[in-house]
Amino acid sequence: MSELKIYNTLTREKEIFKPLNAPHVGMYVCGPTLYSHAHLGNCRTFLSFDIVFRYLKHLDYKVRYVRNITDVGHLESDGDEGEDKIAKRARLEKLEPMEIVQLYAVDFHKVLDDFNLLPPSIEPTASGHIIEQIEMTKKIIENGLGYEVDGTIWFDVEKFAKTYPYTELSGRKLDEMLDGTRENLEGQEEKRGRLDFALWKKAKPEHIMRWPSPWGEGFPGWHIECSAMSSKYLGEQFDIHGGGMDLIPTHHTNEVAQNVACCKKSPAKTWMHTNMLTVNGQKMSKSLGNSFLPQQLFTGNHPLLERGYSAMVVRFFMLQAHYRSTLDFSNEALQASEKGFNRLMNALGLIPNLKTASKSSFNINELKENIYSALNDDFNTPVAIAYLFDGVKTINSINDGKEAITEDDKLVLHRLFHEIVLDVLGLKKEVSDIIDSKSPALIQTILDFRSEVKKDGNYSKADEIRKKLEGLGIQIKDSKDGPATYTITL
RNA sequence: GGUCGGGUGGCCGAGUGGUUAGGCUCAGCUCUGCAAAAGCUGCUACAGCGGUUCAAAUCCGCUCCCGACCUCCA
Repeated sequence: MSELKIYNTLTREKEIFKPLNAPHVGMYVCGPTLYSHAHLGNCRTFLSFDIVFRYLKHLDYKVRYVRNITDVGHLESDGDEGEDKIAKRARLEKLEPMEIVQLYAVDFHKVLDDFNLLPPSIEPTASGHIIEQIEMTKKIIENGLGYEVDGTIWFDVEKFAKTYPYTELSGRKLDEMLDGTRENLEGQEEKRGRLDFALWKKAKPEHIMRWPSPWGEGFPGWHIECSAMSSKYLGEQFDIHGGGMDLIPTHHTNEVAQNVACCKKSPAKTWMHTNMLTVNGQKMSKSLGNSFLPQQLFTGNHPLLERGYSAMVVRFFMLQAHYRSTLDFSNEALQASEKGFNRLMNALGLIPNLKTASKSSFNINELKENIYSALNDDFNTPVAIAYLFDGVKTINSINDGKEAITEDDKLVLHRLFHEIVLDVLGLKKEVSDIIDSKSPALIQTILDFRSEVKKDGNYSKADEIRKKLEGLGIQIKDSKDGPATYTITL
């Protein structure tokens, strides 16, 4: 069996994964800022890390997965006039900031549950860790890398960069970054350096969310929360830190700087970054107006959608691309995924009823190794799925009597498919609302009636029944001699 | 403008030196009362130009096109 390799943004290489304290693994992922609904692009990132979480657990690691919720401190910009995103939303909607957060937190969890994401081990909030953030800010000041200007604490990037690598993650050159920001100086006179960012912001009189600090009343900056919470729950150094690629140059770069400035240690050994979901080749984002809310996708209520798609189809669709590649969103691609998903799940359902033989006509271990080597290769789900479809073909052929399988191999196959498809990929058979406890008997009654009709030679009536059931998501499969069977396609 | 990444068959999407990726679509066949499902067969692509090599989608150079980041963004 191959070893798990993970692409590390820090080194730009795939590295063999060796936990700092095996079998324990610490993983921190930057969660959402709850000032609006999470769109599909956001979901993709959390789905990618759900696969990481699930696969590491499958490999018997004891994973502590921390994903924060930003409920304060995420500014519109790092400039002096930056306003807290949630505070702004609260002001506009005339609500308490915590009402905004609660509204979108409930929605966020509902959506991730629809997509069958496992909840993280800990989901800490920024507002619940004000003390930790203040303590960290104090240490950074003590170490000479933070300074106060009128109740606001800034991080001195240029001073930090003299001793430590500031641009390690982004791969940028500091000089060029400084050049690039020489303009737009208005409103930032407080800062010493153009790249300096706020650790703590002084609260203006009208600001609702405020806490006392050694520097007066204020609220924390955006980046400090992740530094404070990751080190609190995972220690000063842990295994994996993740997030969307767009966080690399600013948020993650500053996060590393804070940890180093505070504790002299870079927080994470491995940095994982997910790529963007695109629509017609462009990044899905709220500002471009091309974002999809999960609800719109489920119902099909969106100008770019022809109809709705289920959460599992969308999950499968996303897993057919690698997490470090962009993925383009389209009706056609979703339809393709829907059919593929149904084919995979139908094959999964066929396994228990396969007839066994004294000899297998294929090599089950080869299939197993192919699947695991794909997942071990930086969580390459599209390749793993390709191999699963090899398995699907084999399962269907056995079912047709064209291939054979032994009892032992059947157990291996059953376990393999269940563990990979259900546990690791997190896919599940979706049962439509029409299926309740009595439905199977009802459907069977209809099938029996139809076979009577067929026996009488009334094929047009039989076809009519078949067509009506198909409209309800029940697909009939006639067989030559035996009884007809059905599958649920919705 | 700067930095980085990418351009793969009708669509989505793997793949970094030599072997069929895979899914969907399309056409034909088998099966079927007819379908559906399933199986089989076919359609076999790598932006362009040049170079390295026995061998390149894969390495190097140039050109064209697209995207991300540089302001908040998963």
